Amino acid sequence: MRAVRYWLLKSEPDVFSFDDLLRAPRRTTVWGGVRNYQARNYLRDELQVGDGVLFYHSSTDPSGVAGVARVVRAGYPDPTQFDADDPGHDAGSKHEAPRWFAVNVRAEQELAELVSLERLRAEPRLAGMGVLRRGNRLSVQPVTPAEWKLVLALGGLS
DNA sequence: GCCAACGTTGGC
DNA sequence: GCCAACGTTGGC
Repeated sequence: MRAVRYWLLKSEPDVFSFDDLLRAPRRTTVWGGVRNYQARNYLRDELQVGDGVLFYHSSTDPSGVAGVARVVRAGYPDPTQFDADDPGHDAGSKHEAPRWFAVNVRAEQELAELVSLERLRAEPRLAGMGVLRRGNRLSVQPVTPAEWKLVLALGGLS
């Protein structure tokens, strides 16, 4: 069995916050609507059940990691691509060859303290994190086990 | 296949 | 609101 991996998933809290996830039925949501091929590849091929998720709040003040979640369903075709009324509708995507994928994630624990972007930047051992790179836009990013552990510690989780 | 125009993301 | 980064689109 493959080792657990770790990921950072971005969400705009005005749209869907970690708090929303905590309040969702079974504290679980479909993580979809992603229309970027690199992120799609991660969702389709890499995220597996049991993988850890850093839930990152973007486009807010302060931005940062708000909580920890877990992948509870691996990649499957994102239903919104087939929904003509959905903003993520993709007329070019066929059921037999879906273009876009989603996973399900379940909230595990809110960080005692939000780990802000500023705080992440201040930690030299986190300098390699994708979310710190200028111009970074990828909404699904891999995180190393060491980064995962450190972010949780900064957030007040042991 | 090149590349300019355009749209989106997201920090500041 | 600004603008850098960068993915996508479409003319050629």
